[in-house]
Amino acid sequence: MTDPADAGGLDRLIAERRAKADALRERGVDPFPATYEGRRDIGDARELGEPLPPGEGSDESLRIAGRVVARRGQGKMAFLDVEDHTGRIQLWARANQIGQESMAALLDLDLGDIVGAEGPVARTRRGELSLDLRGFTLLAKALRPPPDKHHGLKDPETRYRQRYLDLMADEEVRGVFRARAAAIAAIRRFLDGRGFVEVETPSLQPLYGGAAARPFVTHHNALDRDLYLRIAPELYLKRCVVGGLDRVYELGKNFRNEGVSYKHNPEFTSLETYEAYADYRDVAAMTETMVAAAAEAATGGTTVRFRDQEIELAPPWTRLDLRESLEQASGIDVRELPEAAALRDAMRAKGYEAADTATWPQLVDGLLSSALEPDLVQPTFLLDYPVELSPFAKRRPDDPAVVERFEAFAGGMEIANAFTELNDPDDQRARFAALVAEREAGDEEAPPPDPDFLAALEYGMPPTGGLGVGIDRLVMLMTDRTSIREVVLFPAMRSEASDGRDPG
RNA sequence: GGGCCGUUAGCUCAGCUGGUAGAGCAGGGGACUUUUAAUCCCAAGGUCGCAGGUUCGAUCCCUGCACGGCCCA
Repeated sequence: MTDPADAGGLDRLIAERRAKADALRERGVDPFPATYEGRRDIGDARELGEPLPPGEGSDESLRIAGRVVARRGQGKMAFLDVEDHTGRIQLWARANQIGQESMAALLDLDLGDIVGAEGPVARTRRGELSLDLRGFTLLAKALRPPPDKHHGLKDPETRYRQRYLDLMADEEVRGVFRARAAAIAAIRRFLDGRGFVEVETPSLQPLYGGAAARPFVTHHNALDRDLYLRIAPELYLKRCVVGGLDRVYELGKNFRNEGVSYKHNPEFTSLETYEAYADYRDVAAMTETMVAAAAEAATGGTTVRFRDQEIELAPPWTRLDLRESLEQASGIDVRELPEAAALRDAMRAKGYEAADTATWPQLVDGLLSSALEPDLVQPTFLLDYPVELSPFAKRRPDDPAVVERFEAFAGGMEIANAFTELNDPDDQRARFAALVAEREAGDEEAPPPDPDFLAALEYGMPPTGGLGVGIDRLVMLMTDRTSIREVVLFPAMRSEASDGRDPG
């Protein structure tokens, strides 16, 4: 009973694999050797063998390495499929070519093992491009079995908790994260090409701000002070502009202590850019061009399929006035109802949810989310927001109740937020005061005032256009994933159920 | 937060409104020198998410809990 080899299930499978590793060690073979010299990509081997006709092989040997993902045949001949990041190739092994002992060792390999293999590239009589195996080396023994070779890994919980298995089992999933990297790289190229400087500002902040959200709080022992994980880098990036870094951007994680949903993860990736002497209309033009470039890099084109709809990301995007669009969609002119109570009644009369405790800005935001956002499938800029919703945006010169701000939507999601930045320190101080009042009225998401940020503005910040982009949502759009968990490698999960099952 | 659904072998899934569970793949033994989800033979593998309840008897019915998915807020 104590010998796991007598047990069933996973323990037995692990024991069998361990026994093979131990047997190798006894023969003086390290099942986890450090190097494999002279390895080429499988893609290179395939390219080399491409011209070969069936039944012929190349003259020279080469070495490849990868994971054993399939196996066919036994006895005196065997075929093993090996996969690396450039592709898959069949190993064609014959006892009379590699010897009895080597053949026995080859048949001891398990699915999931990492091997190095050497031989000429050859095409079998059936036409399959292969490595005509002359020698191989176990490079890493897999002590646990991989997911099912045909059905892959379906259980969403396991896919997220053990993403390495999901990646291992599903090339398409690997493709999502390659597309993500390509989009981000394209954004960097785009901004670098326009003279933006990439900067890194604090993730651990003494004061948080730049967005409406509850923060994570942590403690620095040596400094003996509480610090907040940033909810946005905005106020630091504007300090950079004050200092003369006229075009800056930061790509990185923000942290918001709120619930998870198909479009919310507590840590998420954002891009923020600030450009001196630009306004929000310049920023809109840059945004549509940049997103199209990212889509091109990630997908090869600017038209993407998302939730069975075609979305054209190439410029120009539709530009709509927020107030007019809201009125058209909901029949409510929020500007005519400047009191929370009146707006709440109007919303309820039209069948929209409106919480008793919601402030006026929260109600407008809620109306936007339910009446307008879901229908904004093609990329759309909503322009000119009420000042109450936008504590860091500059008022329109012709209408001080409205700020120069847009949010960009696509696929029914908000993907970007931008404004002409408020650079009048006195107005900014008044906006902070309004936030304090909102906080006292019960809005826990209203951020606190930041005196040093006000001081920075008092030194003079040029007129500036700023932008924030939700990178995860952008990637969702470009890869047709309907949940943020599909585009974040290791999404936030609850603690696992403690029922004694082995998580790995 | 609410509603619906799910949790059975390492993986993918069956399991007939109650009688102590099956398949394919993977793994083990055997056969096989051109396979492509190789094929054939043999044997093995289970705390049916967890805890209660009802019942002579529960994977199945009921309650609670945990985790997850979808929808709504």
